Amino acid sequence: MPKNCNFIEKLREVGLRPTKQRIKICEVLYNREKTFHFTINDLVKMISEKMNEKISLATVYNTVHAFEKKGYLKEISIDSHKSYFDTNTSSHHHFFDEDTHELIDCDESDIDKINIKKNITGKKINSVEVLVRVASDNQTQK
Amino acid sequence: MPKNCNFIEKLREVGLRPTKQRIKICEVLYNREKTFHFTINDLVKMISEKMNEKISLATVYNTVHAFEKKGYLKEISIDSHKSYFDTNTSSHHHFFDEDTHELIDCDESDIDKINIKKNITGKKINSVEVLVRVASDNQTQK
DNA sequence: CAATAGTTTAGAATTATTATAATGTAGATT
DNA sequence: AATCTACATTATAATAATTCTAAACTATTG
Repeated sequence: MPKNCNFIEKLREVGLRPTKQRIKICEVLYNREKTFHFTINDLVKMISEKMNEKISLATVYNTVHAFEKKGYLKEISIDSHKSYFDTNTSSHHHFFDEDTHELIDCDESDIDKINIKKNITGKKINSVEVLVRVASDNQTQK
Repeated sequence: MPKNCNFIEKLREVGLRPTKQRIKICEVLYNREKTFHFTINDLVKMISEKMNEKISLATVYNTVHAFEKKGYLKEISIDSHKSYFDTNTSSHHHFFDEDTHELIDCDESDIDKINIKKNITGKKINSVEVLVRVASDNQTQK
């Protein structure tokens, strides 16, 4: 049974045309046990290595952004130089390893619910996210 | 009394040569009541507009990064496209207005101390920061 | 005040991302 | 099933932010 059918369905549901490329990207991103983090660069590499397909860089950007807009992906800001994406779209916090530049999810139990006492008039809170930067214990970090 | 003397001292203290350009940038950044947030672009504009000086873009980058390394500035990651810096170098949280792209500091009292229950072996926590994204109440936000 | 080590500069190079415009294709319509 | 049309994909060009380079400059040390 082709797993792709799920993706075709899914894409249709949110109003994205199930094209060859989008399905291929879905496979790379979602045909796995755990959610994970990636950059566009990572994704391009995965596609060209794991699968024997070449998808134009522009399409990868378009598709990733389309997915993000529709809630299939979440963008994480850590580093001003790169965009990280997360296939775990639920609201959650992160550890960022400054040595390896690796992102690690926090479980809900890792950090208590955050209570924001201030509110900005006319504005609603879209998200509240914590970033915990960690680094090797025996290293001089900035 | 030339305020610059303070900056010359300060720069010397952390081992940065007090050059004309660094002092000028200090003036723009620290000769003010409140701390503030800026991008490199903002800073370049300020220098060329407010003061009548032209400092090479490369120097502005170098200087800002030198200041950051020495703890005169703090980098804030929000947006993957731009680097924001903060002259408030203490550990604190932020609101980010997604409409105006404006950063707003949180006071300590705005958010309770965050308790991290997880720890990653061999790694120490460098910082714990919260980003609260807000947007206009009556607007469709991504 | 000369030596030198660090700094500034303009411009080129690099990197990440977005725009463009021609070609291709999914899905509806016939 | 052929045709149509709107949306997608593609290669490439363009843009934006940042870093590199190598020559000229300057603050400190002796």
